[in-house]
Amino acid sequence: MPEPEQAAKPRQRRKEARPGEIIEAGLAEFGAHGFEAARMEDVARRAGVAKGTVFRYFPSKEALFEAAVRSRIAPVFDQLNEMLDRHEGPVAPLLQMLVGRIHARLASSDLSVLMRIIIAEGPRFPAILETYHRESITRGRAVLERVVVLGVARGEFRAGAVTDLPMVLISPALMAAIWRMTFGRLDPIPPERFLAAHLELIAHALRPDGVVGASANAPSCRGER
Amino acid sequence: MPEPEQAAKPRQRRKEARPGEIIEAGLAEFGAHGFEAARMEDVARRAGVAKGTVFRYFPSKEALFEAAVRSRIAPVFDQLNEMLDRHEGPVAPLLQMLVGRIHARLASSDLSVLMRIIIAEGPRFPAILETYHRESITRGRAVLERVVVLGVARGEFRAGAVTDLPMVLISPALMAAIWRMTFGRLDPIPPERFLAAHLELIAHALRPDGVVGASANAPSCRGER
DNA sequence: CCAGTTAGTGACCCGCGAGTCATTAACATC
DNA sequence: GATGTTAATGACTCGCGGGTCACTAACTGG
Repeated sequence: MPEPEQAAKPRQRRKEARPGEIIEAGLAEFGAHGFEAARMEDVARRAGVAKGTVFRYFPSKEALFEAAVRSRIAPVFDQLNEMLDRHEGPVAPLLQMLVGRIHARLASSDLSVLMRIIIAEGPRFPAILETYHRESITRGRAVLERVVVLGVARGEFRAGAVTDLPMVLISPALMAAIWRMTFGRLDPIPPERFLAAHLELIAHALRPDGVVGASANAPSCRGER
Repeated sequence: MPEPEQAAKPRQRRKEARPGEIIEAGLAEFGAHGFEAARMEDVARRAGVAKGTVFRYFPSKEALFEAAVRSRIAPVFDQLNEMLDRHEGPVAPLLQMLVGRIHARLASSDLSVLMRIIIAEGPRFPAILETYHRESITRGRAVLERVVVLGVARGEFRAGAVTDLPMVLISPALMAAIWRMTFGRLDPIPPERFLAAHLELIAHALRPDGVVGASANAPSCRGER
């Protein structure tokens, strides 16, 4: 009788499934230890494979990491852009929702993990850094830019230094993600309160200042939640 | 004839001066390579000393790093707190100045370097992480809190989700610092424009919304939190 | 059932760097 | 100048992990 557990017998040949499994294992190990400190041996074990097999599919640790980045980044931005295409009507709630999603994504998925690795070890691995910049940062900025330009055009957002450099608008979300990964255990911050503060911050910053007669938003009280 | 350069002859005994010199060297090497990747041999060479000597003064790499952190953090906060003690009059310009200083400090000194190392490698070196949290983060939040509370008390700042969690207010500065260290070479951001955006962001977010006549805070809007 | 192909294996190679320690020599004291 | 103390040295040890490659066995086609 073979093993009662589905413990796949060794030396199974599964050319198709391997790369994906190895990427998942890599993501887990990179997340737990960072790029440099993650051991390929552990990646292999986690993927249920021998060390040599990993190198059969990815020529180096760096290549594996790049594959992992690519596997996670693309879907996110495709989804966001699609949402923007679909949208019509007031922009402010769209921006709020966008920010909410970013918080949620950074809180749950491997995205923040990848981000930390880039921050941490990017400088020493220029190839990785460039890939990430091209595939993620640039696209992220474009999405934000799109929303802000739209809001300004519709007269919902006041044009100024902030709309000139929209990336300031998401900095709280990034800080929250970084905080969680570093001081999270030591000194957690309440996510919903942080999100509320973030939303309030950008709502007020973008609101046109002629509050009295300003048509659309916030005659008296709007910003919160 | 000995060296024409003042190349100090080897094996000089200078018990007093060594620790400081080694800390400086360590800071430089940590900054250039991160904690893990910095080599003690290089620290030694940079300090003009043999490897063994470094270990005579600091029992381990980790201990050297902690000493380096301590040497840089304390002066900063002492100076800030002193400034707050001295201050009277409107709070808004004080906050602006504070933010300006933070940007400047992060742009120039070793502070951002230390920050990156904490983000990058903190999780794997809990002792380091705790030191930094205690000596830096906690004190930083306290300063910010002080300013915000003062502003709210004077009716200059609208109390809300933002004043409830003042750390959102400096997130753009942190993001700028991180950005500079990672994508700085690849895709620089103009510092003055970023600072302007940051200042505008927090100015509008804190301004009481009864722009027309309201001097004290928000007679109409309170409900939030 | 028998080659031939190739996914999969893991013992091994090799460079690297933290930390050690026996030795050396700078300085103090008399 | 002799002697004791200890700062300073750097060759060495040792574990670690990325990457290799000769070998093994799972499939494939005839």
